[in-house]
Amino acid sequence: MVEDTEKRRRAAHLGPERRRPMLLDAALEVFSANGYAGTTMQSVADAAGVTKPVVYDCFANRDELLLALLAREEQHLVTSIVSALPADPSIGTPEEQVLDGLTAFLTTAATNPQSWRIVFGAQYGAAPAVSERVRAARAFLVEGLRLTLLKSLPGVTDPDANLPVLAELLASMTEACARMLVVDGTDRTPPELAKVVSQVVGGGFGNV
Amino acid sequence: MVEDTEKRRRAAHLGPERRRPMLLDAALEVFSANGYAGTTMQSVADAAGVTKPVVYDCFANRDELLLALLAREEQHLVTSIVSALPADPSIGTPEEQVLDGLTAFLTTAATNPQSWRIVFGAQYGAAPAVSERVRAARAFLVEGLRLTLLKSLPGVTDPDANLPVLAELLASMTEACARMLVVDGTDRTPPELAKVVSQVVGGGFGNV
DNA sequence: GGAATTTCCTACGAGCTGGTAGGTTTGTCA
DNA sequence: TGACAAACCTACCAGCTCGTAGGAAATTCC
Repeated sequence: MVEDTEKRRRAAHLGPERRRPMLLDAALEVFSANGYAGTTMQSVADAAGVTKPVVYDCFANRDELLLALLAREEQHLVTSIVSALPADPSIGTPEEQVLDGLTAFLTTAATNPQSWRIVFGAQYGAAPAVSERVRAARAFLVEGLRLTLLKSLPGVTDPDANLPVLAELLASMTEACARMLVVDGTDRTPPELAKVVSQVVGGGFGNV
Repeated sequence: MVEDTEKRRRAAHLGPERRRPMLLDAALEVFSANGYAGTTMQSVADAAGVTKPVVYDCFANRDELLLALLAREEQHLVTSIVSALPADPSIGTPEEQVLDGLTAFLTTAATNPQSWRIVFGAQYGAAPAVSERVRAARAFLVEGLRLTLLKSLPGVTDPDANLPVLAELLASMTEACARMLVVDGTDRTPPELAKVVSQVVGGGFGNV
């Protein structure tokens, strides 16, 4: 995509330290377009305007590149979610807190679609190490939701029994909304979707 | 896995017509163990105790093999779901009908984990044609759920606005339960999970 | 200005994949 | 029994991937 007829210019003399973030940017771009299987060292090098050995000077192998990318984007998402949350989390009813959390999460997903994709979009088709890391990131989120839910439903009759299932259902609904926003391109806004989910939770989870 | 020290015996003289289902069985096995990327023509041939050209005598190329497998397993799932549904679908309250549908779906998923995996477990990492086919199968299910929901909530205030979102949420919860059964290995039974989801739907979806 | 070092590039090897050509075995049918 | 066709196998090619060796350019430091 850079230049076809003429030979590409020699890349700037930056060194691994400054080159690494640029390679991660390129990898994110390639991944968004082609998924895990299509994210080869060659394609990342091309996207960064560099040759393959340069990539290997910055990352030992393909798995390390993908893990580094995953870690950076996961951190990016977490930071964004935290900064979108209200300053004082103890304000409001439990249901409002759930709404706040969902809104923060979905807003983050909608405004960082590429980061979202790599963490939630494609755990299959990756190497075992990467795939495991993705599962861990998702489990981290589900655990957070479980804790929120625990506060939101203090008087539930049989907490041990169904709470994990409910937390998983909430997580899956949240992911579904994020998918609508990022992949399918719905016309709803993140707060609208968050409201729908929180209403379902408020009305339905007490029933169980 | 067949024989390492001694040379494998020549395979039986069956011909493409009788060989095809055996190859699909082998492909399903390989896919369950290694996913789309790991389902190579060589590995399928090995699993079937046959050489690669035999596979190419039955399927023109890799995509056709995967599409044929997908079609067979999708049909398998549909047949199983239909046969698990009650004979007369007009009996019972709408909420009971939702419960029946969910139970049928989840029971099918739990008893046909390999078929479920290939249709719902890994749309990413596959060739575009295959990936598109998987999306179509899922859309087919979501549409069915949307119709069920439409009957179940006749007096909803603003049907056009939120019904697609609710249908998507229901589908994602159903998939989450199936994933718990097939992938994570929960101790809940399909009817138990179906009941939880139907209660959430009954209590929460009217709220929206 | 010139040497030393850092950084990048060209070129290559091993291994695996989809896919094919052509010979060999097995079964059929006269 | 013997010819013929159907089915299978060995051996191979092109292409792509990861990953590496060693040489050319840019920078730094004296």
